[in-house]
Amino acid sequence: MHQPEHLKNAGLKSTLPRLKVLDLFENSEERHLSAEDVYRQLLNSGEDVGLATVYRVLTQFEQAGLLVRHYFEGGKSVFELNKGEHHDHIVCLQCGHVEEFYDAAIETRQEKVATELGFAIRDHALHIYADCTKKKCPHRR
Amino acid sequence: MHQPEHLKNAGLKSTLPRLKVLDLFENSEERHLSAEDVYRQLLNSGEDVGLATVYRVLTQFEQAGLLVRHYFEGGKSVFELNKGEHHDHIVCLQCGHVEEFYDAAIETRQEKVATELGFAIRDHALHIYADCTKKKCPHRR
DNA sequence: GCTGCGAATGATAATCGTTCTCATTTGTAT
DNA sequence: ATACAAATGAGAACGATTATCATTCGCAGC
Repeated sequence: MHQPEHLKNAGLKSTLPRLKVLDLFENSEERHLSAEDVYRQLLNSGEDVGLATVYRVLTQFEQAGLLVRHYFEGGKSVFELNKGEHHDHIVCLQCGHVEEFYDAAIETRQEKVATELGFAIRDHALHIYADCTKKKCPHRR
Repeated sequence: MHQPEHLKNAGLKSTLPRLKVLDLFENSEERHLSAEDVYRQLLNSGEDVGLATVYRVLTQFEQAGLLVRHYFEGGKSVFELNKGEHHDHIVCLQCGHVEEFYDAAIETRQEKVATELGFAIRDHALHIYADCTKKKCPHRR
C-alpha cells in the first residue's frame, strides 16, 4: 500500500495499469524487464492491459525517475527499478541474465578520459557480455 | 587497387557494391557510418545500390572481420573499419560525432570485475554520451 | 573472348520493436 | 453523484532491419 504515493510524488495518477507495472518490478525475480516481458507477465497474471499502455507507462516511469532504461545489444531495451545508485551491467550470453556491478576506479577513469578529450559526461553505459563460468546458470532465455 | 584482395581473403566475390562500400569506409571523413549513412552517400555519389544490399554487405563485412558493429543508443547500429585494436567510444550528444579512446586501466579493471563475479568476458561496450565542451563541434547531425 | 551457372543484387514485402491516433473509459476534484 | 481531463486499449503507423525472389553479374572453363 505504498505504490500510490510513489506515483503521486511523480505527478502521475494512480491507475490500475500503472500500479500493476510498478508492482511487477517490485516483486519480480528478474530485475531487468523489457516492455514485452512486462506485457506478457501481466497477461499471464490475468491482467488486461494493452501493449501500448505498457510502453507508455514504462516511458513515463523512466521520465519520473522510477525506472532506468538500458539499451543492450539486440535492439529491445530493458528497464529496472531505479535504486538511485548507478551501476554497470554484465550480461550472460548463455541465459540472458543481467548482473550488476559498480567499480569506482572505472568511474573515475571515465571522467578523466572524457575531460581530457574535452567532453562533459552526461550519461554512460558499460555493458560486458560474457559467459558464466559457474555450473548454475539457467536463469531464463 | 587493394580492396579486391581484402574481399578475396574474406571469401567474398569482389562485386561492384562491395567495392563501393569498402571504398566509402576507407575514404570517408566520418569513421562511423550507419547503414542509412552508407546508402545515402552511395546514392549521392551517383551509385545505384539497393538498401537491402547495403545491409547485406555490412553484415558480411562484419562477419568477415572487415568491419566492427556498434550498438549505440537510438536504435540504429553503426559500423567502422576494423583496425584490429579494441577501443571504446564517446558520443557527442550535440552533433553525433563519435570519438574513440582506449584506457588500459579500465580494461584491466573490467577483467577483474568479471572474473570476481564468475564470468569470462566475450565482448564489451563502453559508451560515454557527453557534451562537447569545445566551440567547434558541428561535425554533422 | 564467349558461355553457363551459381552467387549477388535490387525491388519489394515482411518483421520487429516501438510510437501514434483516437474513440472509449477511468480517476479524482468538486 | 457529476463532470472533465487524463489515461487506456485496439489498431494503424513508423523506422530499422531482414527475407523473398526474379533478374543480373562475376568468373571458371572452353
